[in-house]
Amino acid sequence: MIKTSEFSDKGALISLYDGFNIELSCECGQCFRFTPSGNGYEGIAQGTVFHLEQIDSNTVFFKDITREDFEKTARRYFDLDRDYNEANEYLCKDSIIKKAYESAKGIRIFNQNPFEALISFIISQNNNIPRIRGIIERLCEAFGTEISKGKYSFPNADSMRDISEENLSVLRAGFRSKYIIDAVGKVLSGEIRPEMLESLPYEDAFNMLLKIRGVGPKVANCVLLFGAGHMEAFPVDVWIGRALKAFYGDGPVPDFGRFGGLAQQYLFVYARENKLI
DNA sequence: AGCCAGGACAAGT
DNA sequence: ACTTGTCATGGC
Repeated sequence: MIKTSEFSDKGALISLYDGFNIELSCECGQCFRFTPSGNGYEGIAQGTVFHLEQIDSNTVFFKDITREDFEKTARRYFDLDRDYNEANEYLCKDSIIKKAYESAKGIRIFNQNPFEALISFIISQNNNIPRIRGIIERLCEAFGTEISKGKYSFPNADSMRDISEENLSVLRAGFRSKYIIDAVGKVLSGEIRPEMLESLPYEDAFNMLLKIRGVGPKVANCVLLFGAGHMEAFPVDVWIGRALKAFYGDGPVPDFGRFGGLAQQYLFVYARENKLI
């Protein structure tokens, strides 16, 4: 949650009660379009270029942003109004999550565009993060709009209406191309409405996503967590699977309730950092 | 060089 | 209901 905010012609200086680690948040695999730049990170989201600089663990500078753009996009996108202190207090009752949290303190779950999250996490399956980033950048260059020199927005479904196996080959996305085509088709037909996922109950939104070819439980949960505000979603990938087995054995995994997605993110960072198993 | 990657699917037990 | 092979591509 925001404690203080100062706006000037240079940008917005935002101080929080509950921490924001830019590097962790941008590198933890929740989003794929933020990269190191200058003193901080730069990335494209919501059709906007953001520049973030870390001042201290609770303070971030949004370079060159206006008050209007901050209020309209950044506040929501970077999840600045959520009370992470409350979430962390709840989650750290579990001693294992508490240990993971020490490695992942300051992560905020970004609120990505649901269509972008859907396509991005379809691309993510059986893939590695550097290559996922590359495929997404090529997708944006091919079908997005140029918002400044060499910087492209993530395309919407309509601007992808003419995609085919042939013109997707520039992405080098492999077998995922046909999944992208199916997803875009279902969005364009109205069978899937990404913007509705947030207001739907978790189960309904989850089952709707599974109708897309190439979307299974893991991808669906990532879309719900990172693109539809469902923080109870708990995506289980290979890393989380290993972490759960290592930490909880064959015993029961605690129910992290409405903060499951945040707990998952802590475990993900912790497992990878320690090259677990 | 070879293993593996923020999986899903189909075919086989 | 569980296991297994397969799917492109390339990062490390």
